[in-house]
Amino acid sequence: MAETATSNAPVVRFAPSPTGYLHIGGARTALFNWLYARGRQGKFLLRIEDTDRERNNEQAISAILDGMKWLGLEWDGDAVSQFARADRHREVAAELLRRGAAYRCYASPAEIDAAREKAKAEGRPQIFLSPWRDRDPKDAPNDVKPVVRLKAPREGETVVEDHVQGRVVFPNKDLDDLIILRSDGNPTYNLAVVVDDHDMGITHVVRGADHLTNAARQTQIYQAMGWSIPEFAHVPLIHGADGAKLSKRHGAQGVEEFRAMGYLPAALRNYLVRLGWSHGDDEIISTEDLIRWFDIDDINKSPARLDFKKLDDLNGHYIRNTPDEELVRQVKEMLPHLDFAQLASIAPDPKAPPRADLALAREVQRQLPAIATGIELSERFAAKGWNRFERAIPALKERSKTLTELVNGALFIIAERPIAPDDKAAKLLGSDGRASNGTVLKILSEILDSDWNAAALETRIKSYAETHGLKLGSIAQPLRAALTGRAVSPPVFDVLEVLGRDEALARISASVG
RNA sequence: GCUCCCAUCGUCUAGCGGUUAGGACGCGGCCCUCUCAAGGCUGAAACACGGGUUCGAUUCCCGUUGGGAGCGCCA
Repeated sequence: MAETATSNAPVVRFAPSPTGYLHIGGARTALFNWLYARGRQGKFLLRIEDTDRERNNEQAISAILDGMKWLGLEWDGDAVSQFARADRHREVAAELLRRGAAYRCYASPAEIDAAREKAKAEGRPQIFLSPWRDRDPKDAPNDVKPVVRLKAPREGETVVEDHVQGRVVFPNKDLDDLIILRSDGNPTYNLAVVVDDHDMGITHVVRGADHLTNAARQTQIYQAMGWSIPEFAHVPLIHGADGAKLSKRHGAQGVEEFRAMGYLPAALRNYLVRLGWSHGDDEIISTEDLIRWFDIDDINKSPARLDFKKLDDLNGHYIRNTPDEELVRQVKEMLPHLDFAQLASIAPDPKAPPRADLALAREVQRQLPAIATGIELSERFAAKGWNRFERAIPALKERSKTLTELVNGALFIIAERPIAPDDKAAKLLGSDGRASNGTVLKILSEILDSDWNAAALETRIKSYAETHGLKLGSIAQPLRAALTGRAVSPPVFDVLEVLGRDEALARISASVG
């Protein structure tokens, strides 16, 4: 099954375990692999590390596959199941045994624990030196099923030459004889990884820095088998805003959540790749340039923190530069991933940056309490006609950092009469605004015969304001409040046009009467 | 505790012995303006500390401090 690697084109892989979602840190690792392969006519393979049957299931795997596809990281060939290759792993373990490079260890878990506790108490490294390494197997107890351990070198050192970390040296005395086969005969992770990487013809292993010590142990397996060792690149982990390892506490962890929050795949890729990698002062980089420029040798060694503000800014750039019809498509794709009822139940972390999806959920609940999901919201837009939504986009995309913000800003399209004004809009329409209200009303009768498009409406209203010595704001603000129920919206003239004459006039008279 | 890794504005980073230490996000101010944005201009903001090496250290070496990862018959 070795890939026929042409010349020296790299073969890389992304090897997630099926945890139920594609972790944002894993996504970056996958992205690095993908860029590296794509930039060098290499292959980007996908392997699911599903040897732990406990946490393995179909949904968990497809969640990862979906995340990869959404991010645009297409892999070559079929995803490989590590579990399905267990026989081959056992075969290699047997070969290691034959070569005398591995041995059966009959130490009980209790025995091992005790030794570790003792080592810890004495301040020694917590490694277990099995007595069975040198003992005669004939002394083995009959009632204990043995594990198979690698007979790792005790002297010297194991060196990992790493494209990111540099030359990392591990004294062999600190590395114990790792278990390669469990007492039930199943292979362990380190064995499986080495065998699979070797069989798949992997030339470059690019993965999280949490695997650095594994690289040393895996190196010992490669050496015991006489296999050539792949190039390594251990990329630093992504941390939360507070510098600690990214966890649930930090909010989003899975790319599915980033998707639901309204981030564009291209923007997320751009953001992720800049975490630990850069190309001069470049910030917004096309995928083509990323592929051209990316190199594992340029990855930084220090971990980076996730900064949603910067992601938002980048996403805003991408939204502004995405064609309107494409944004409509993206919104339609994104909406089914939103559950407003569920989002509204999330207690917002006061220290965390405001989340656009939570804001949207709150706004939907306020204005359209009957709507509980993104699917229902989507149906509401469809009823009004998506073309109306698309017409609002040029004005909306200028002021949206996420797709959820875009949708939030477009809510006025499907708002139901009478429009429920929020606090600020109510103020504009309240007693203070009564005079203005009258003004708005008067204007209406005069612009009824004007062409119903933004430019004509603007000219008409502006000239009216001028001839009556009124500030535009004194007209536009109450008008905005009447039309959208908010004090903030796209330019009122655009709102008027998108709404259409009948609906706009109906909303105005409803708010006056 | 042991092993390994890291350290430039609040954050992401450029720098690869001699720079007014650059850019981006965020933050402040001004301009634009019907609100909010976007855009333009502008301001504040960093080489963790201590020793070396060197004519000269942000840059090289050592230590301290502070972070992080790993130490499973998990992956």
